[in-house]
Amino acid sequence: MVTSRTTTSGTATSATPGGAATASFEPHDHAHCAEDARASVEAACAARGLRLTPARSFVLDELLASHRAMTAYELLDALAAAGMPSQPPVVYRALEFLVSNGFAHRIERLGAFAACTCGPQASGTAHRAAFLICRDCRHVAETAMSRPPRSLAEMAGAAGFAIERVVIEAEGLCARCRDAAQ
Amino acid sequence: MVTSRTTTSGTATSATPGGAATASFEPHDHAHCAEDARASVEAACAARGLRLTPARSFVLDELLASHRAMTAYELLDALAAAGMPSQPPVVYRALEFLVSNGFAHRIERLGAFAACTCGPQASGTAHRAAFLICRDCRHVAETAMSRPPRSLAEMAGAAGFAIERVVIEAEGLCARCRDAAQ
DNA sequence: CATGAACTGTTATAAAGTAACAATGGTCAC
DNA sequence: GTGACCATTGTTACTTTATAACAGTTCATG
Ligand SMILES: [Zn+2]
Ligand SMILES: [Zn+2]
Ligand SMILES: [Zn+2]
Ligand SMILES: [Zn+2]
Repeated sequence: MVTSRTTTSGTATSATPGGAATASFEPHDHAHCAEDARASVEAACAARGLRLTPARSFVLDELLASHRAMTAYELLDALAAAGMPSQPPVVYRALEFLVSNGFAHRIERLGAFAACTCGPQASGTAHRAAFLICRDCRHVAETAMSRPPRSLAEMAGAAGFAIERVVIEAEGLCARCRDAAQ
Repeated sequence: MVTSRTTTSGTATSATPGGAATASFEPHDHAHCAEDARASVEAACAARGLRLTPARSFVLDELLASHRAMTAYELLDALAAAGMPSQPPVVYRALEFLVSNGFAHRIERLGAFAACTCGPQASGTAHRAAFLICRDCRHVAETAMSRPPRSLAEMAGAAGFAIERVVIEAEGLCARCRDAAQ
């Protein structure tokens, strides 16, 4: 679980355990953040009889190294650099494992992947989340989404449409990148 | 503008002009629906000095032929079948024109494109929308989204993140496809 | 007509994702 | 143990999606 340090300003949601509004864009002790996330994935795997094999473990660590969304081929390059097998299916299978078990998310807007920062309470099951995505540095922040926006739910109800998954991704510029652009 | 026929049941949003909750999944006079949409694009182009060139016009008609999201390469095949130039840039340029002017939308989840059904009030400018996407038949329904969901806006505010665009896409099964699957 | 801006035609290539199948390796019934 | 089974791996080949680059054309406007 990410150590969430809410700012003094603004209407930030509180860092209640379980609420999980983590602030990847704000300064934090990331080494600790990554260690905790890794530990919670290991715990979830142990609890559910999942195997965190070398390729899966490597891809997870690579994603946890920052809050930047990475493409499958960036991960593949990292695998190759580490001397591990690096054909596309290797990384897509690892990602399939991580995503389907809720340890990572696919960012549709980028065709890229980011480690989950929801913490242990959500680990082990694919869950709903919404994302803030910086179009410049590709860093990603995640927040839990309880249920589909009302207008969508209403439309679905009227049409007899069964919603199974909702993608919510906000693209923009993070504070750091905005400053860097003067 | 699409002739919106709200069902008698449910909590459907009303078909107020400007509200634009169109029901692509419900039976409607689609020939009329496509003609109207086409006319409103032509009007917007005339009003804003945009050129609806043959390739753009063809791609628009192809998208308007149904509410199914189409990939760039499906459109390319249609161009080829019509004896028009059919290299990838042809269709990507047409789509860039249609999307940036708000006449079509990219469905991120599918890497595909659908004509806009928001009607004339929104035509001519890229606008916010949320989508219902059938994972089976790929038909798409669009509804206007006023502003980002609150939890995202709060998170963005706390982090100093400037949201520029929000992707909201709900994937699931439409009524017809659910019935077809027994 | 000259000029520039927008658009077209074309070649080539990059980036993202999947199908298929033989081989390996744990786990469990017996 | 050992055979059967299932998940996982290694690998080849391929498909789908998207963009770079650049020469040529069209068209409104001065
Ligand atoms: Zn962190
Ligand atoms: Zn940034
Ligand atoms: Zn229609
Ligand atoms: Zn359907």
